Amino acid sequence: MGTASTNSTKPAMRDSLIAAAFQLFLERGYEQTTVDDIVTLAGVGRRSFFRYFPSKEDVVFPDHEQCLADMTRFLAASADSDDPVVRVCDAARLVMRMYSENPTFSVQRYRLTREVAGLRTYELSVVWRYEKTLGDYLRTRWADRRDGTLRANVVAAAVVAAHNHALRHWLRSGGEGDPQAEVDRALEFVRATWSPDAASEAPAEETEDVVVVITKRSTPMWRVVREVESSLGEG
Amino acid sequence: MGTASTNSTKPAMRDSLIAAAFQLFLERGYEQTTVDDIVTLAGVGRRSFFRYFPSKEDVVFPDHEQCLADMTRFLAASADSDDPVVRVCDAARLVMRMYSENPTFSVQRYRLTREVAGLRTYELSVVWRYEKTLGDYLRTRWADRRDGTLRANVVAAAVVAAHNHALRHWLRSGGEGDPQAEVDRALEFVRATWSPDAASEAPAEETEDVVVVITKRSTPMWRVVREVESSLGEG
DNA sequence: AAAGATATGGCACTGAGTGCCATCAAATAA
DNA sequence: TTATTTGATGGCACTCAGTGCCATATCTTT
Repeated sequence: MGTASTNSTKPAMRDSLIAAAFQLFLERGYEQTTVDDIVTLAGVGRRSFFRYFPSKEDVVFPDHEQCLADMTRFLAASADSDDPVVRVCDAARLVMRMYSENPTFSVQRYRLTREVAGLRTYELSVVWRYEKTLGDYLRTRWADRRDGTLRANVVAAAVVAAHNHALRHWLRSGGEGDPQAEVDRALEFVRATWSPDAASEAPAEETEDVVVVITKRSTPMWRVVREVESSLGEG
Repeated sequence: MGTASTNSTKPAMRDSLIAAAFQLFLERGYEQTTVDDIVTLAGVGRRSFFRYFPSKEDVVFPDHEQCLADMTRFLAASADSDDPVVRVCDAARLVMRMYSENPTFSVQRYRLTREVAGLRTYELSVVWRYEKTLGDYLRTRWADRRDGTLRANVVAAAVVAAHNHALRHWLRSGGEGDPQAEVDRALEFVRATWSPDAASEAPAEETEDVVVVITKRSTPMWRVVREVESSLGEG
């Protein structure tokens, strides 16, 4: 039982590099810290740094590769009966969960990325990979649908935007409050826009009104929707 | 009349650097071309390159600064009576217009960015600035609205995603077809999702088929839309 | 023509990232 | 136990992007 069940025994050097890097980044700033400084503090060879991190920027985001893999697996494990929009919203929650597991670390990193342009750019590339993963999933789910790829791209972008809205708000607050609740609220906004329904709790078998719509065939669909919605009172 | 009315007499060196850079990028590839190669071909000093372009990547996107400034001005010139969503859609069209003004250049650049990871990342930072510009505008327009900033972020992301969907499709096709029409279609998808109305043009007085829909009041709107669309035959 | 402002070139320097090889440790074969 | 292989690490030299500094050229102003 000495060795952990997961393969978490390996990253001794990796962890010490991350620790040394963040200590220096917070002390003197990212750009004022060289890779040589990091490896000296960590007591390892310079060459080893680039074995564990392809670039200096990668050491700032050590957990995203894992999270991206988790998201990919999560989406691959979804059933056809799942609502695609709900599914990608849940996938986005994985990212928020990763951030909220280490609040202080996340907040420190957030401050770094706000100040350093290069890190902001790097973060964009990370976000882009999440968005692409969600978009790929939606594309396959909506392969038969008209404008499926357009819809997939737009919904993926919206989900990411909503998630980041909640995430950044939480990070700006210094890690106070309930990040899950915030992301739920933001994602619900997106889900309600595109997801069929999700019916919340089933209204059960009450007597229902019947709606009759009469329109010209050429009337654009959005107008029908709008009229019905407003006549029903924004339900 | 010798000097042009615009300040377009200056960029003699800038243009020659762009020309030399792209010639080499297309010949041997981006990463196989050093800045020294570029300045040698252009016949200028190495130091001058970095005066005109902060980094090697910037020479690949020489027109975005101008376009971003145009977009900012365009949004600043909007009236309170404008529909915010329509406005940001129109702003996005400025970007497509810039691309479509130099089809061959845009397509060549697109191929480069597909192959070189560093350029893809750089492009993300450019796209982010457009998205931020749109988001800032929407935020001020919706400052009083409930969840105004969330909505602003999501709509800005959706507009950018729809625009890029059309743009990339056009670029992948090698610059064939009508890029404006494609972006119109994609942006209309977004506008119809969020913008109140815009009323298009009045459908005029032809005889039209009439569609009758009968449904329960609780039936979700998406289901109505879906049924009607499919019954109308994907028109 | 003199003086100043601006654009350009040259040069040396820092620092990220890579390729190559030597070395060391642990696992494995004999 | 000893030899061998394998993988992880360190050291070194190299390329190249990007910067600071200064000299020089070109253009403008007076």
